[in-house]
Amino acid sequence: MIAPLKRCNPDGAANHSAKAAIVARACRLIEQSETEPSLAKLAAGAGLSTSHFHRLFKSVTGVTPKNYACAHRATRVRQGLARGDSVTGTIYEAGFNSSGRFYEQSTRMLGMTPSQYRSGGCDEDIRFAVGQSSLGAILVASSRKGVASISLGDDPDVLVRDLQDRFPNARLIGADKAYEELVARVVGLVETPGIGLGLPMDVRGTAFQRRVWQALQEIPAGQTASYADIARKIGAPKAVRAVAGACAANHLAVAIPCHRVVRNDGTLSGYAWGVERKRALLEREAAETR
DNA sequence: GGTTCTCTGCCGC
DNA sequence: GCGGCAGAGAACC
Repeated sequence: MIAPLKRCNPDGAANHSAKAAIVARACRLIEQSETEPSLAKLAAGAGLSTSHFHRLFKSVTGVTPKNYACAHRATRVRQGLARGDSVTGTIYEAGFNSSGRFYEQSTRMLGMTPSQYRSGGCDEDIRFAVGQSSLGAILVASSRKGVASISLGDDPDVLVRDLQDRFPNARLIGADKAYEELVARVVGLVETPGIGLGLPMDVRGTAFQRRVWQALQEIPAGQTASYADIARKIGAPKAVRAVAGACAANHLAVAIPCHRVVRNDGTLSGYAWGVERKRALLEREAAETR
């Protein structure tokens, strides 16, 4: 079921931009502070109560102030490490007050240890293989933590090049017999999407992207949802564009079923691996569940 | 393990 | 639209 869109009136628009300005100010405050400002401090800066400010912030950005601050801190860590700064220096620069706390979170935040990240993931092994499915070439790649990438395309070489671009300094290990079996399993998922992957996944994204991807996995095969439906489901009804962005950032074709997200009017909208593949997957799922 | 903070739901103005 | 309170849970020390 799709709720009718609310019509904007000029007052509403002005009101909305005033809210956006308050939240934007709070975002700048978070970004410019040495240490993470408390919710009370942010609310006071906005001239609102903590509870109301919290709700307002989440309605505009789609994430809580705490989440926003965490994401910003993670960005600072990535930038620091990418510049080649020392791990310890970067930790304190980014506002972590103890290295223990940082290491506790770093693997989740970076997908690897800080020193591995600093060297461009060069200590990371990525196993991969290319197979053929009814939708064309399919590339599956895994880190030690699980399946990290599933992509579809016409040309296997292009898929491999894209993988290299995504993991520029990792060791890419191809053509391994045991791994081919895993690829066969993913091909099976493409042919019969309803069965589910049933394999550990190494999902790398921001907190917000993960929430969106989790919501996508909860759409049953044979059904579709709109971007607005997903935004509502994750508790951020206004973050429709951000949801679309998160869908586009998905690297796990079919396993994270972003193909089940369509426009409000039911038309298909875009698909990173080609709209025709999206159409084929949806038709397949509809037939499966009939 | 206790304390503080965040987050959400609910209610009243 | 907003404030405030309560309670659960996470984060911190």
